[in-house]
Amino acid sequence: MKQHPTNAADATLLVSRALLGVVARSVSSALEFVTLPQFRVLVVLSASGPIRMGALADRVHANQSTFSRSMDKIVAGGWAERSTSPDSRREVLISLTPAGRALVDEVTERRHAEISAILERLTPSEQDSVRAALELFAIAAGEYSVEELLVLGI
Amino acid sequence: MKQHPTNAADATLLVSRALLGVVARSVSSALEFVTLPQFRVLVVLSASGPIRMGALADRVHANQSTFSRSMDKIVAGGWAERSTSPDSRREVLISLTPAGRALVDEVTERRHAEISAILERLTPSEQDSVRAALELFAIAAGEYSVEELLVLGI
DNA sequence: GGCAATGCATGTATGGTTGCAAGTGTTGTA
DNA sequence: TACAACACTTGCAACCATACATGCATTGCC
Repeated sequence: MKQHPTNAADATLLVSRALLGVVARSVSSALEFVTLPQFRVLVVLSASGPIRMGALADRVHANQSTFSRSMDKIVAGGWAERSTSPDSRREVLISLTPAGRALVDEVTERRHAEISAILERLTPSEQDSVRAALELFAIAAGEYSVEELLVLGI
Repeated sequence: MKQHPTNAADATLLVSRALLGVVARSVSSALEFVTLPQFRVLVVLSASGPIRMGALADRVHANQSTFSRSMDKIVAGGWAERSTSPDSRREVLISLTPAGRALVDEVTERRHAEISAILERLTPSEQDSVRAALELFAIAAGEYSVEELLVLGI
């Protein structure tokens, strides 16, 4: 691993490793309670709010039958709950329980706190330049599909 | 997702998602052939060179018996091979096959190429500031354990 | 009302990972 | 040479994710 990358691509790869470490650490605490596939269901659920079984299965690219049983475990763990849709009695709505929401929030907060802690080691002006540069990078990276992250279970 | 994060932590989180997307895309092609746990064995193997079964199992935090059977599948797939250690006939050395090395290299190259492509959308001076900022961040992030990435299977 | 379509759950089966315990062969040592 | 330690493999067992086909209840439409 280079100490002083000579080009921006090397520097980016270096940072991507550091950031992946942050993500990994933030998620690892949750993995004591749920599996990674289960956690990613909770994350999707957290972003979407209550949602039908079939739609949620589509979001995580899971087979309906597979997903029904996965959800059995998540519900049994107390992280989410089934309820009948007010629209149709054949539709089943899934929603996070307080425990499920807390699990997701804890990971998010841990991630944010750790990144803040790293940045606080820099001077305010350095932080400004980091922020500006990262925004440049994010814009250059442009659109990406959230779906892609699913292969990592994030 | 904010369009214009007001602080550096938000900008960092934004970039971490973009970088995770890059990592996910680069790895997804390999997942047609091996599982994520299997791929991470190949990555460790690629970095370490030929290594004993037990040492490799430790590196990926796997039980010896578990790992022996996982390696059966990796070897059966043609990505790595067993050989008897010249030092001791009870030691088994694992090494990447050309196919295994190619699989890892392909992912690495894809990742590097994609990051380069993103950066090329910026002007040279912008690239400089991105590189400088990322180095600042990497230094601030400081030491981190490569082991942590294992929870993500990377 | 009858019938097809929809939404979900269940039956059955496969493959992967994991762990504990036991077994086989090798090495080092007393 | 006998015995303990070491390195790896195999037996056994469990759990999770996944998929295809099937079954059941509900809904919408003719």
